[in-house]
Amino acid sequence: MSIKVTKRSEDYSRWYTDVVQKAELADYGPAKGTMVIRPYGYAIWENIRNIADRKFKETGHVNAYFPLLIPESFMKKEAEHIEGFAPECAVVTHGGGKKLDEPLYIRPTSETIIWSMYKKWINSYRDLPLLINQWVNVVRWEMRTRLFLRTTEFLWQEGHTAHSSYEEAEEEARKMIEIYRQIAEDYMAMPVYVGKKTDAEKFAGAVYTYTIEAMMGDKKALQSGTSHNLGQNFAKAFNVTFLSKENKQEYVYATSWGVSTRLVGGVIMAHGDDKGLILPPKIAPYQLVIIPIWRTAEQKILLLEEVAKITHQFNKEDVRYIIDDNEQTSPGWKFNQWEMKGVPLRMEIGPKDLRITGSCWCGATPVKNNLSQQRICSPLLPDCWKRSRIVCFSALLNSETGIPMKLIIMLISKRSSKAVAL
RNA sequence: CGGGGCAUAGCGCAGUCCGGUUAGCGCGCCUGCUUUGGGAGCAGGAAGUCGCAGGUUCAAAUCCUGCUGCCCCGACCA
Repeated sequence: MSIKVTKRSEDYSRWYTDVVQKAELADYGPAKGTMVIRPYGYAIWENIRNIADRKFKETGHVNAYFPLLIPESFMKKEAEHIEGFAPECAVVTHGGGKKLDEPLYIRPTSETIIWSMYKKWINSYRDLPLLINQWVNVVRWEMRTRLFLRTTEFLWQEGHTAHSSYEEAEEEARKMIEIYRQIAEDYMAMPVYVGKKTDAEKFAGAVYTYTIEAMMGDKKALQSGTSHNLGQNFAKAFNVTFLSKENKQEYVYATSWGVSTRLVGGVIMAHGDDKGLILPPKIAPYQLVIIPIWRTAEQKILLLEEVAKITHQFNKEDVRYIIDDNEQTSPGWKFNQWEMKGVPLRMEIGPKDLRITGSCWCGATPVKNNLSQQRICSPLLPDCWKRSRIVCFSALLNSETGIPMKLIIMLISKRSSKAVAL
């Protein structure tokens, strides 16, 4: 494997696939268009997922699971829906060695199977609203695939809600696109435009489709999350009605909304540079990499003792860190490797001094700078690592502001006016 | 589905035009010693159904036919 990635200015697409593979985020699966999400890439997805899941639950949603296989007749109940999805569906025709009486669709999305169940569960306005989400895989047979951005199978969440009025459904659809905006901007440092899709572009079966669109490094927009007001389309298709307070039968109003592993592709393109990934601290698998540098065995022991004192504090503060004390690779190799993987901050701790380097994040704006090396103190003197500084350091990594480095430099290295100006 | 490219060691490639020893090179991997603050050095070593199937030939990675897979660029999608 070559050491460097293709420069963005040379070939943006190749740069992207290089970074995905060399940062060990994902690899190609054996079947066409499939992707293996490797542990480092999956950790980013898990962080995004945990943030989203918490926000869904804070807004009253609950998780459930609906089946992967959907009878063909279900798919065909909503005319626009099947028209929109049929060409990109994978269909199971055989099972148990026999041809099936009715083909089973592998879910491209779950509106149909979920609404068939909602029909059983909704009888009166007292059953509403019904606010269910699921974290699952879906399959869409795409012509052209790219890791994370468009793969045959991908991971996502799909929320499916049922309401007693059009206004309430509309409010839900807008509420969820706002949550997606917050996840993109406040956690992934990825600015987005919130907008409504044209009739041609909207989801098949929706009344309105709202999306967040993120701007990538090649100046192309990436649709990064969608929220649909489905009106009564699926309720009518599956005959889901409820008895209102006024004792009248009415069709239920619905929404659905989702974000997928495409978000991981978005964050790569939004921030990465010619040295590899650059990850926002809030979703980075490791927010900090600690690289001890030693010459002798005694130095190594001493250094690791110091590192343990520091990490003891990080454990309390929930800082995600990794100590790279691998003896098989050189410090230089480690620097480049972790830069490829986009770890926000690096702490070099050696016989001479301790340095912190990394990227600067200013809120949702993806302003980033490789900071000049900041010397702090000599780590071989046990008292030099001021406890208060560690507290600041770890608290900043966890702050809601998303601007760890700026403040770290101000607090820790006051003499560097250039860094403060960042 | 159209256009282009590729398939040889784990990865990246050369060799193919013009058939001919034991199929090479770089990185990685294994062993040993020296190293370690920006991708370390030396020495030794392991590793290949040359994408698959036919054909031509004394002889095929190389020529012919068919097939398969993948990547990139376009139209569609989260």
